[in-house]
Amino acid sequence: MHTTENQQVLMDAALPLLARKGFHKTKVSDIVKQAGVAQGTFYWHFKNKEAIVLHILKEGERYLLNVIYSGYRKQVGSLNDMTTSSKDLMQTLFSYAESNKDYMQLLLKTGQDSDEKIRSQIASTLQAIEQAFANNIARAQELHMLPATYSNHTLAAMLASLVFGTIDRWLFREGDSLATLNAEEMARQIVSFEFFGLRGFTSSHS
Amino acid sequence: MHTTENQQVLMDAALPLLARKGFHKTKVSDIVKQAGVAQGTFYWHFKNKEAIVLHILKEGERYLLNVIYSGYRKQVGSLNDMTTSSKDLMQTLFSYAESNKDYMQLLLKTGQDSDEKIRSQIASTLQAIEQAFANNIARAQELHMLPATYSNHTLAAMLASLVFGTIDRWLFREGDSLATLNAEEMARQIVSFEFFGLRGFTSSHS
Amino acid sequence: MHTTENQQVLMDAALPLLARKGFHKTKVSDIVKQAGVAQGTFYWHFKNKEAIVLHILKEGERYLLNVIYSGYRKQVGSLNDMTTSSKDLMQTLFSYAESNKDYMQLLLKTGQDSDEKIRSQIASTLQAIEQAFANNIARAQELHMLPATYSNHTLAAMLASLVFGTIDRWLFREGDSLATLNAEEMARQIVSFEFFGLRGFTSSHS
Amino acid sequence: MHTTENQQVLMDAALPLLARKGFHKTKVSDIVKQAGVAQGTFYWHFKNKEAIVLHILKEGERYLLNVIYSGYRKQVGSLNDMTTSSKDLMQTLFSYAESNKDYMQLLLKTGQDSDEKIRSQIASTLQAIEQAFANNIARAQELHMLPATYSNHTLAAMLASLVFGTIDRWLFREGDSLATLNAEEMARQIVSFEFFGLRGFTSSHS
DNA sequence: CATGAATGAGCTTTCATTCAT
DNA sequence: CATGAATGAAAGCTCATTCAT
Repeated sequence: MHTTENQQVLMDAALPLLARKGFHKTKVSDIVKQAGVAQGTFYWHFKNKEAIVLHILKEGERYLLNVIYSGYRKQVGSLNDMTTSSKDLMQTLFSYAESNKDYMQLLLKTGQDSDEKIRSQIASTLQAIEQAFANNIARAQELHMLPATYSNHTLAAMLASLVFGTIDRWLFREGDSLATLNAEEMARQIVSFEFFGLRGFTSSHS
Repeated sequence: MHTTENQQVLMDAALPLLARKGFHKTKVSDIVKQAGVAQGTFYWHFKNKEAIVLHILKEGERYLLNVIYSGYRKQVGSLNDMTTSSKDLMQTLFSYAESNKDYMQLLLKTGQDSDEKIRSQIASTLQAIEQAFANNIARAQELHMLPATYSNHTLAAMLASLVFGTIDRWLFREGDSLATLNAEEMARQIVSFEFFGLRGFTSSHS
Repeated sequence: MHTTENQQVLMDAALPLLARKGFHKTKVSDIVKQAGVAQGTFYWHFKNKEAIVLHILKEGERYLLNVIYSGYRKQVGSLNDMTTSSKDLMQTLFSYAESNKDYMQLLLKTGQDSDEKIRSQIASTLQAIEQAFANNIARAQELHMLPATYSNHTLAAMLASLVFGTIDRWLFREGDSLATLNAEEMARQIVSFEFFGLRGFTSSHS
Repeated sequence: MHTTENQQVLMDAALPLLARKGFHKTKVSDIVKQAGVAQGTFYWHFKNKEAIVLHILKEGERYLLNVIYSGYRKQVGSLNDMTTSSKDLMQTLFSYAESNKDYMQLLLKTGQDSDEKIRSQIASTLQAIEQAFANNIARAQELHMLPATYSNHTLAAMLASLVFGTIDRWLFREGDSLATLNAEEMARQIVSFEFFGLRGFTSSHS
């Protein structure tokens, strides 16, 4: 009991609770009970409740960005159709979301209630993902595959809205029509919508 | 002694607080202080803190759906281009959102933390809006203006993701590139994306 | 139970506890138990534990200074020997101390441990008493009954040391040789020492 | 690994903290941080927090009494004026206080809050000093230089009050009129007050 | 002797809710 | 309907002390 790394044990215990119940309804006593350590142990490893959430979020961001950008860089220099490139990015993201549901839930469903620091850490993670979209769009614009009427940032904002909202429905809305699809299908649909809008959902694209 | 209806006074006081601080961080004592009534008065009008939020949300839903469907029904039977019909719906929605920011914030940014009943009321409001999208899409499919590869509900889900996320960025993200646009421009952009995707953002559409 | 003024009830309960156990060892739970009210009631009337102590100290200062200065003013304009005037002041002070032992204990035996605000409130009360001494000495100096070699403030500081330390021994040191004297005798001794030092303790003065 | 004796290191670290913050506000973690050792090391050298304070107080008492009585004994059998003898004792005491401010602060400003054992150790140290005063007074009474109306203990009690209160003002009250004097001047003033009271502060004595 | 993570009892404080007036 | 003092369960957090290494 003394040999395990309790800091990690606590984070592992906290994430599912935070994802399901949110910040306020997750009590420190819940976390330590789940982790099997004493209440004081929590405060040895983390300054306060806010701290463990920030720690989890930062660690999660590191992993997520690593996944996104390592997948992404492989495509650099490729001459493939942009849809392929974008689909790879989306599929990476959807796969990551699927296998890290709790983290994703924390990211997408933490509301106004939690502390400013937490909200701002979440915002910065989402912003980083949006930046990956913006990068992709910028390259497509350079290659004249997408019109440059609007800045890549504006387009990325709309794309991010679409993606995050769709992930939310896909993973967390019970009974949603998206729930039955797998990550690859989700990516394909998103990219179709991304490039062609609702009209793009023809049999030839789906 | 108060000629105004205190129930309404309390709701008017509560909405901005709830929107800004969220459910848990809005204390009943904050609400009554803002409303200028005593703590006990709150509990004469509302069973508990959850009740006032539900009341606000239900009242808000009534107004919102009324606005959406009265705007929408005017278009029923029209032979206009679907993009026009859809743009009217979007513009109605964006305008409503713009003049009801607090309610919109409550709707879009209430997270996992609040009570189940509240989350489910919010979900049902959002679902109702999504249904309006679905109706529009269904008519377009009937008129063969949109492919029927996917059900109107699936397409509406993606459209709703796009719309809600975009409203969020537009109204609540400081410094976002969307923040400078007005409701009409937002509607135009959304519809463009809706029907043509990123490729639709040509100068001829913007 | 609802009709009594609980703020006073709490203060009355707190003073003896604070006097006997000091700030940290007096728990809020002790106070409310003694007062017979719920824990929350304490925090309705006082912002925190520090606040009740400050309230008690300020109220005590008001009473004490009132007693001292109303006794003192009666002597204004008197041609009596300064020793008489001084003895009246001392006797007033010792009598007050005797009938307000708890308050006096709070004043004299609150140490370095308590909060800065409390220490500074205590210091200011003691300073106010010292000022009464300084006033008396100044008048004696004007009448050339006391040498003006040192400022009245310096002399008052020494006199205050003597008086506060003596009260402490008199009231709170078990087994101290002073414990058997009454307020009038204490005042006489102090004044004797004040004006004549140890050599003044001759049979003719005592 | 540490060549210095950690027990002493801990005591040296603890004294200033205890003097400044008092018993409760000085945390064991503060002490070990200041001392540069681990928390556990503290508990190898001292049974608990109370123990280190008692140890410091006892060691301090040993030094102090040694200083007082070695100075004092030199005067034994002297035929000098009692004021000289007393002044030597006072000067010894004030000098010691001046070069051991932290210890003195612990002695004079530890209030009701700390443990019974600590308070009683402090009381016994102060009592021991008072005994030195009593001895001096007794000899003066034997030589008929001071009246025997009151017991040497009663007179010593008042003298001790004067001395301890004056030291407190001299060393620890910011802005006090005594603060500018040095130990020798303090001793002279105290002895003047001791033997002649306020009237003794003539130019011939100052 | 030394370490530092672990412990848990106990503290202050918060706040939704109740209720006598 | 309105008041606002009273309630008390429950929360976050502290810190002296223990103990395996």
